[in-house]
Amino acid sequence: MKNPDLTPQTRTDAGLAAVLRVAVGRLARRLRAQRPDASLSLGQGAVLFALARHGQMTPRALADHEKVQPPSMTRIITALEERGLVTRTPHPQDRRQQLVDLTEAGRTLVREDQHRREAWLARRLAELSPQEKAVLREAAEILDRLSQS
Amino acid sequence: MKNPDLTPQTRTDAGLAAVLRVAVGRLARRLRAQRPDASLSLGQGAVLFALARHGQMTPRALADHEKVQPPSMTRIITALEERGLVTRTPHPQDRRQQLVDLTEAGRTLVREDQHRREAWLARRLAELSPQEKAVLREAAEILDRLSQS
DNA sequence: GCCGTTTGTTAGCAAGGGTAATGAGTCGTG
DNA sequence: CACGACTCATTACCCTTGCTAACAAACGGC
Repeated sequence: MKNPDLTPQTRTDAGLAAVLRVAVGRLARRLRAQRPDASLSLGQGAVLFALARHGQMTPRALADHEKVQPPSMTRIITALEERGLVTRTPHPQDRRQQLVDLTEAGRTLVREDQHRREAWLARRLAELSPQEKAVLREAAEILDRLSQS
Repeated sequence: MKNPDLTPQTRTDAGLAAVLRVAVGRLARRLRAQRPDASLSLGQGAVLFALARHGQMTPRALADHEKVQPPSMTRIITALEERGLVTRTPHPQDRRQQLVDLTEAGRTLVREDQHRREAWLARRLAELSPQEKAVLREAAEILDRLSQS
């Protein structure tokens, strides 16, 4: 059934890279499609999540953190601000910069997300064995580091 | 430094889902940006990869496999055909269907990809320990299954 | 032979990313 | 102290890539 020439060589870095790329791409697509539309986009969710974790940040820092160009981050922040989930306040020292922070509503939404927004993925995760979940827990951390470097 | 309320609860399914979603989203973005532009889009690459693994497939099967709607797959296949990487041939039994298959050029490109297209990711992977790579290898398989279900 | 279903396509649309250009602010250096 | 270079955020514009809706062709049960 498999052509040995073309079988993914998951043993090599390149082969692992290929498999991983496909898997990540497919899951990202799937997650995007799963968005209940009443809720946030992937990028918006990630920003709220980052703010919840790290506290107030400048748009620049958020852009770097999310591996996105500044204009894209501007758009995300604008959308979040319009929905009353974050505020922009001027930076006390540097008037070029701004500080983005969660509003109470934003904070609440983040918490709700923990219970609702990841429902689809969480449902799938629930079907996994504890061992598999442990693998994913480790993998998430590694994948994050990969994106950073 | 951390507000306990907001600390990602990676121990719960929901928390893991949140972290995973962010990590996957970010890496997908990063991978997309890495595309040398002379090469394939993420979707195109995934299709070529699938064809290399499974042999000829119908557009429908490819769409299902990649978790994409049929029209999106049509566009991907059209693009690949225009570049001479795949052929469409009529299905011998069912004249509604077509069989998509790699051309020799496509096959070559897939192989090249193993050495070039994943270069960025492979470079990052090379910096990981064997244990970490083992985790990712397992994780890739699990993530794939998640997308399927 | 006909009607419902499936397959692939076309058309049109929206989300979300990117680059280029701009304006305001900061900071080092002459 | 003034000016030039750099940084931050934003605006304007474009392109990719996914989607849904609508459709024509072909299959298949009855």
